[in-house]
Amino acid sequence: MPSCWTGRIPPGSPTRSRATPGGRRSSRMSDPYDVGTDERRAFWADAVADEIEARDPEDPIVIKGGVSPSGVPHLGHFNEIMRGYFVAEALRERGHEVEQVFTTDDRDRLRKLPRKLADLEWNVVGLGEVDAGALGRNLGKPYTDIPDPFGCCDSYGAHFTELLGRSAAVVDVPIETVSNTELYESGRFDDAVERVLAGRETAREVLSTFQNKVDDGYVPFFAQCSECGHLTETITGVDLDSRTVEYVCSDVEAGDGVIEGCGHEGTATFREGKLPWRFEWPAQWLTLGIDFEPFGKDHAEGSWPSGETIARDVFGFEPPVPMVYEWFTLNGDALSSSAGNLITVEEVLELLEVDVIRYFFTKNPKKQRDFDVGRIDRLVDEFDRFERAYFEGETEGIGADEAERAERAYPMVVDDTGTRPIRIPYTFAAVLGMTDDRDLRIAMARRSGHLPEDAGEDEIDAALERVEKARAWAVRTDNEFNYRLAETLPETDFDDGVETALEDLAAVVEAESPDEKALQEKIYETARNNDVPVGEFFAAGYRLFLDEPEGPRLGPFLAAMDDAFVVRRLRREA
RNA sequence: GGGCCGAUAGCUCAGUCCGGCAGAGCGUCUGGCUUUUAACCAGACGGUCGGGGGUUCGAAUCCCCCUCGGCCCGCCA
Repeated sequence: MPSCWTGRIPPGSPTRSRATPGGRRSSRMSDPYDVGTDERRAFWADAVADEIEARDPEDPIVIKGGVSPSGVPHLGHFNEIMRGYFVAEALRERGHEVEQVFTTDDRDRLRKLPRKLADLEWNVVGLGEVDAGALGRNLGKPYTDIPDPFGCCDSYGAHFTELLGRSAAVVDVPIETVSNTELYESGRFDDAVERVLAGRETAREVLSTFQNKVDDGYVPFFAQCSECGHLTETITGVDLDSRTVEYVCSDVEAGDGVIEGCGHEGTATFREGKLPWRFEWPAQWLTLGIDFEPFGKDHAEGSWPSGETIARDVFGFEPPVPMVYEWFTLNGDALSSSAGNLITVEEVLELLEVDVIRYFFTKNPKKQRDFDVGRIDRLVDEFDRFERAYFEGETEGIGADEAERAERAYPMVVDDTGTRPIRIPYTFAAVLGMTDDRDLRIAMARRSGHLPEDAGEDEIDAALERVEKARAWAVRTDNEFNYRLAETLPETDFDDGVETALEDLAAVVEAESPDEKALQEKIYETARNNDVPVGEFFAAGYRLFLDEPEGPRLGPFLAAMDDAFVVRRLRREA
């Protein structure tokens, strides 16, 4: 006969206790914050790799991350990709074969409408710009059963999974994406589901020590209604032999509201539904053979302790090595898709080189950090120092620890450590962004000593890539580096003294073509000779060339430009 | 209310697991330079290591209490 469950707790089982995180923690339970701290390591990923190696896992070692494809992927999701990546690389360096997989939890149900969406070109749009009604009618269904609001992918889930995949691709991290829906539909999850349902009394008992509202009727499976497509929690029977469950499609509480069920009574296979998250997570570990998984601090106190226990006591396997990472903030506030405080990977890449983004995630995962767009220059400076620490080792201003960390982490950050790239300081690159003239940029960079005379064309191109980023940053934040060479003659209103001085200066440039230092001197000299206050004369120069009251050091700036143009502009001819 | 993580120079952060001189970069100030304005060089200034107590010859580091920020302890993921 079909296995029928009863709500009776077997004698001798632990009494149900209030679900406090620390309450059940026994010697078997691990502290995901405390991973990999047995030996001092300069780079955290090596400490984690030590712990994984200590388990003596079989190759390939499998590292997992995962996320629900519910909305616009943003920089925060990179933790899931990059933290695992550095551990993978540390293990590869030690000769292991490592696979990095990324589960997309696309069988989760859509519970509320996202406020923002993004098309495949990363254009972020509001809900009003798509067919919100169509989405609203699909609340309660798995993401993979909801049409793509942009009409370009197979489903809502597929759309945002595609964006996640593209995010990983742009930072050049090789990741295999695994669809949860696919795991169910293909039958790969069948055994895991069967183990949960066969041991559902144990499952219930274990879960109840972590969650309060697990009652005797609880069955750890959601069936998808064959009539309306919603996932329902009301399971009325389980048949292990035929691998099916009986269900009633009932109402589901979701956030503030209730998603109504259609009342249909039916039968679903193990492939037509899903496990609740607390069981699904360990099921993924088991099915995919996961050895290591980093996760956000939100999972540290709830999901992890239950997942770890469920792995051992329900499934009977040893859970992966865990690691908690702290969240970071964006411009001082929590990242939030719904509140609109987000920055997409695409946007970040307009401002930063890929290497710098990757570097950002080499920092200690246990510290909360702010990604401050206004101070990106500081992050890039830090990266340049990190690079210097790799190439120069322990040296003046760079300590042994810092050098060791760079020695380990830098090769995992960049493509190629063979040649040291030319790096123009970020704020100076922003200044170079004042002109689109490549030759002028090169001339200015050379004269400032940031571009060696013997640099090859490829090296120069690589170095100048930063100019576009820094320019975009200066424009986006409209900061003090947001200069722009005035293409046409600005409107001016100079007095006679200034006009005479400008003419004198034009004559000097025309006759002597002074270098930057000489020109700087000449500017002062010319102002003095004409009894023009120095500040006023500089202001005239900035007005003429930038149409701004202030600007960069004028001598080097003008010296770098074409003399004929400088003369014409000083004479206000063009 | 209970638990977990964090707090170190004005700013950004190393150092905390394993107790042993309080560190770096940036910023500021001074000079290099008859020179307001990117960069560069030299030097100086800068500290109640969030606060209090304890252990110790010795505490940023270990223990206890407290403050602040974040997270978890409903559902969901």
